[in-house]
Amino acid sequence: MLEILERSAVEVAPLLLGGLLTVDGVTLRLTEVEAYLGEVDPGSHAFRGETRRNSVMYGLPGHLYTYFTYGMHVCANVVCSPVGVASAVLLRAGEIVDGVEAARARRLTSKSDVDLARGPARLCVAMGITLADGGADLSTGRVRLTLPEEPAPFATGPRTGVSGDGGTDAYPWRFWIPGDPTVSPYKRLVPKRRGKLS
DNA sequence: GTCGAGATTATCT
DNA sequence: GATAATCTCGACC
Repeated sequence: MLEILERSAVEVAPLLLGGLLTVDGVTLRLTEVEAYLGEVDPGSHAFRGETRRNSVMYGLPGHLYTYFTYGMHVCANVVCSPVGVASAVLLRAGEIVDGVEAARARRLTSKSDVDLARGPARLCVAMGITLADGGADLSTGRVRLTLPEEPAPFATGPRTGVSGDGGTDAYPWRFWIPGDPTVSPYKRLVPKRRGKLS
C-alpha cells in the first residue's frame, strides 16, 4: 500500500475510490476525493511553504492529515508522496457501510443515510475524526485505511470550495465514482455567471 | 429541487 | 486583524 501512496496525489486519488476507512467499528466506502499537490498547487495549504498546520503533509505517506477550517469544521486527508514532499488527498465523501447507527448518532442534522458523510466536514463528524487524529498512521492507528481490491470507475472535474486560483478548470483534481448518490452535490464556489456562459 | 447569506475559531501574517 | 480545502438554514421555484 505504501508503494502506491508514495506517488503523486493526483495518481493516488482515483485509487482510493472504493476504498474503506474504518474508525471504531464504523466503516466508510470512499466515493469522492480531491488531490492537493502542495507547493505547486495554489489551492493547497502547503502552497506557501511548510507551517505548523500542514507539516504532516510533508511527512510520511499513509498518515492522516486533519485540519480545522471555517472555525467549526474538520477535514481529513491521506498524506501521499515521499517524506519531504507536500501532497495529500482530501476525503470529500463516502457511504457508510457499517456502523450506521453510531455515525447517525453523531450527525443529528442529517436526515437520510446518504447525507451522513456527504461532504468533507460531515465525513469527519460521522466517522468521529478530530484534530487529535492528525498525524496518525492509517495502517496501525485508530483510523484505518484499506485500498480497494479492484480499481473503481471514476470521473474527474474541477475542485469545489477552493479559494484563489485553485478551484479553476486548470486543476481538475476532483475524483468521484459516477452515479453514486453520496457524492457531494456542491457547486463550484464562484460560477455565478448567469445567462450565457462566456 | 436551487440560490444566497451567515456562522464561528484555529491558524497565519 | 484577516483568512479559510464548509455547513446549515431560510427564501424561492
